[in-house]
Amino acid sequence: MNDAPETPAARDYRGTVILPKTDFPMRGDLPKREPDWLARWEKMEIWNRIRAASAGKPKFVLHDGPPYANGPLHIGTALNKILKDVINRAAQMAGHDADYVPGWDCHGLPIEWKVEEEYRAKKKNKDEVPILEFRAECRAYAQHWLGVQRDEFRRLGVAGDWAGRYATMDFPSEAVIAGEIGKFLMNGSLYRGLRPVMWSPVEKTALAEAEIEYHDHVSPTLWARFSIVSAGAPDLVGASVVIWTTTPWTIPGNRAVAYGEEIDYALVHVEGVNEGSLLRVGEFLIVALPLLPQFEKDTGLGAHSIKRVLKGAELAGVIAAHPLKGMPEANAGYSFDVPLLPGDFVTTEAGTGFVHIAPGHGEDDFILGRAHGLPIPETVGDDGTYTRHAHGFEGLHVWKAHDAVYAAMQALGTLAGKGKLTHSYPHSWRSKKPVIFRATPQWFIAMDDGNEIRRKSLDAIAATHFVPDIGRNRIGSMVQNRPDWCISRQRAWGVPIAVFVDKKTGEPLRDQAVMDRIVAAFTAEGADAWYQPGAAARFLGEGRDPADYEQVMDIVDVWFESGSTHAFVLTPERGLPWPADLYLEGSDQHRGWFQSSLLESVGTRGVAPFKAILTHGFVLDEQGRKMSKSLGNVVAPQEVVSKSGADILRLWVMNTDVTEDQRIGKNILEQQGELYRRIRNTLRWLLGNLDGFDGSEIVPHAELPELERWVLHRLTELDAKLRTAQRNHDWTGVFPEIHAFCASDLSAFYFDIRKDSLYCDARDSLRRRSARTVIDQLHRCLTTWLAPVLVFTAEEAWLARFPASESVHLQDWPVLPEAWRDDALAAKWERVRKVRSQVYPVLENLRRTGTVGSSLQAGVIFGIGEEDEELDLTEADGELLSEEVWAEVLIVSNIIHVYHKSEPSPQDRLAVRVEQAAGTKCDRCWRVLPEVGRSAAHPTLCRRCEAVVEGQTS
RNA sequence: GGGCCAGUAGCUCAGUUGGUCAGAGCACACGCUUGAUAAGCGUGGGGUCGGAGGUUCAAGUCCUCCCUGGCCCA
Repeated sequence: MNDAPETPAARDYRGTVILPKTDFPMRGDLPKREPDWLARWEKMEIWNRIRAASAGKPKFVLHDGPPYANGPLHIGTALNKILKDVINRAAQMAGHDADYVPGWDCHGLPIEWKVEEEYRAKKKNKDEVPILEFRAECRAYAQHWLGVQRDEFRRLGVAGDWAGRYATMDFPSEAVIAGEIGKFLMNGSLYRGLRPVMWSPVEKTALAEAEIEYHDHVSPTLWARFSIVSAGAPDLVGASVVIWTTTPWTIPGNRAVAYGEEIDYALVHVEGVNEGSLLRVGEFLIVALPLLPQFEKDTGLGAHSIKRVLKGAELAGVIAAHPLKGMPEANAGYSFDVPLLPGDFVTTEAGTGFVHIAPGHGEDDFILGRAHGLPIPETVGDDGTYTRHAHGFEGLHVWKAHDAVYAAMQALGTLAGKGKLTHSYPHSWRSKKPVIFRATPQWFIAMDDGNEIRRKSLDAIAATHFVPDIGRNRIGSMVQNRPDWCISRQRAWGVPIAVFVDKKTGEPLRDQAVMDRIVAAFTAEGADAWYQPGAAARFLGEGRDPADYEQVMDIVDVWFESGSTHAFVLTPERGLPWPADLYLEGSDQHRGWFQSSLLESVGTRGVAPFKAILTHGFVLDEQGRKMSKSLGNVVAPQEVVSKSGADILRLWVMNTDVTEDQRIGKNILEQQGELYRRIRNTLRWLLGNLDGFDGSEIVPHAELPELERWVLHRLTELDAKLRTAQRNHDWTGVFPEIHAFCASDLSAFYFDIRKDSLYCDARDSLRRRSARTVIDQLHRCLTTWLAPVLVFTAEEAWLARFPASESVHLQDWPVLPEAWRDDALAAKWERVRKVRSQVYPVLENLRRTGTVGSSLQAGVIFGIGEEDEELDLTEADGELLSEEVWAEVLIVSNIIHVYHKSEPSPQDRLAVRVEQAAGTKCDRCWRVLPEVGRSAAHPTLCRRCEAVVEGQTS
């Protein structure tokens, strides 16, 4: 059978094909290899190198908002820091000197609380521990977590001056914070006042609004009669105004009842009551007319008649009796008059249309009481128990008081009803226990005194650049409406409000020399100096008797501390300019750090400490729900880093719209992994095809084929997007676009087309050199563009090419030649790609029949439209390229223009036919050509390959 | 309960001032390739653009209400 032994064995040309060659691995193996890069950067002191190399460049300073040094990093904190890092690195590579000093917030209740918990576990009582010892333990606790978080941030690839990091508990920081308080003391905005604040009886401290969270809470409710003792209208005397409250424990603190002047009230005669009702037949009650139906249900009011309806205004001057008047245990403690007063906060939404006023236990109550000269009794102590001013209830805890109040009032006949209500109620964010409103002496910073902090702050907001712009409204409306800033806390771990108060006058001592001594001492010894024996004498100085002064032992609100970070970080000593170019935090910080920084800076310097504010949203789970331990949907950054790598997490940040809330979870991270692999393989292919490349083969731009010039044009488009994003700090969509460029423009189009040339053309052919010229630029652009985000992968891809270079992070983004931009060419090639996208379905049809497999087995015939071969294209589209270039672009073995009309017009519809290519498959380049077989020397090669092979061997 | 923001294919996102805007990538299915191969290429199926009304010749794109989620506040 085998009678053709003369046929020479088919030669294997595989070795003559120039295949990609690189050591850059296909898989990143990031969790394992990222730490090696970190070690390398640390060893070469890359941060200092970058700083030195950037000397003299324009500064860019993103001032770090300090995370709280308590516990491991959350995904939200990771997002925030990664975003900051990308923005810093991008500014750096765009030509700035982007110095960055990370910092930590170290003082405050949560840490104190943790240390106290440790005490409780050991059955120790915190109050018996000397304060300096306690503060030292808090400091050690914060120091520990600062170290943990610093390591976690660094593992994420975040670059910064870690050695020079700031902390609010550093001695110089504590000194500056005390000094900033001193500025408010000296300029008069700091004052002490008695007013109701959110108070946690558990932690025994006032709480800031940011330390409050709302949860459902079951409150006992109470309806109380306030019997009218004097009124203008005789029919009101003896009738009872009825109030409703969800805080029965505030009844001992009651000093008035508020009504709405425009509300219609009904004078009701009770003629029947339901079983169990505390109402009495025959009595007269006054309640708001619109609320009467609800009142009937709530209190069991039966038959009744409305004697008359009166406007609230008629109640002016009416005097009622306190519902506890006559309580035997109270020793006539409630025998004072209770006036009825108009209040514009009274509504008919719920209750009875009357609001009982306890000036020490509510904001409205306090303001109304102050306006009418009511006393502010301190009926509740630090621990939530009644003081002796709550006559008859002393020692009872307010959360257990309602039964006693019910009982006392029932005995006196003033209890009109009781019940329970589940409603949203403020709780402490630490203990999760409900808080109370309680009047205590506190230190405040005035918003509207001569210093005009509110007005100046609103001016500063108007002058600030917000990304997104809606942030301006958010912080603006908050500053517009906020009350004076309560900065005192009755705790131990923090910077003391280092102020003395003259016992005779009650005025704070305003003496700059005293302040200077305090700041100097804090700088050297830390704020502990305030707590040392003899501190008062030391700071008051000669000529003052410490016995004449009260040394304030409150500490300052931590928001004031973090609001002061600009004062001790953006300093000439650190070489950082003031104000900062950018503050960047989650959108919740409109209420927090952005605002405290603004108020602090405006109060001491008159202007904002930032030029721009960028906010990001919150991280949610894949269903868009908040992460919580109970839902089990928490994604830990540490886990992502150890399983997927920091570059994956960083890519996730850049592939989402950070101005909105963003989602993360298993599926989303897997998707990021896929996107990463595509980018990585793009880099790998570039590197593989640059093997042995040196500058000598570069082809001048004007001599490049159109396809190459089109790629360079695309680079200019991406470059413009990147630089716009850098300038505006808005990266939304940029990375999806870079990915799409790698996937669609490069991998599926340019690479696929140029593989034939790169693998099979002669090494020195113009076409191949042109492709390598462009691939060189692609590598330089992509690695440097990716560097701020994929900090590890970009370094790997850069050094794989330039092993003698030190780091991609020492590079700037390349400045691309203007000549690369060619909009006309781009428009033409957009048409080319449209043709390609319409030809391929036709080719796919042929493939489905099994006639062809590889597209190189096919030939394409362009003609004038006929029936079902018509495409949404014109004959002019078919003429965009030569037949030869069309074959390259479509990756088929040949293309022929065949015209069915003798005089085709460019407007004619283009038709396409795909057929099996005629000829034989070239053994080297796999194209199917008629010429294959005609060479005696290389019967299995096409002419191009024959020439290449001959050229190689000679 | 109030204010603000968001809701486009399973996922991440594009969709200027209302008029081929119903798209891209990923995922999925099928096929090709086996010279980027734990890769690469192609084709395809998926969305009543959160829901309901309204304005308009024409609405993801404007208005109203509602639902869901988030942030801030009470």
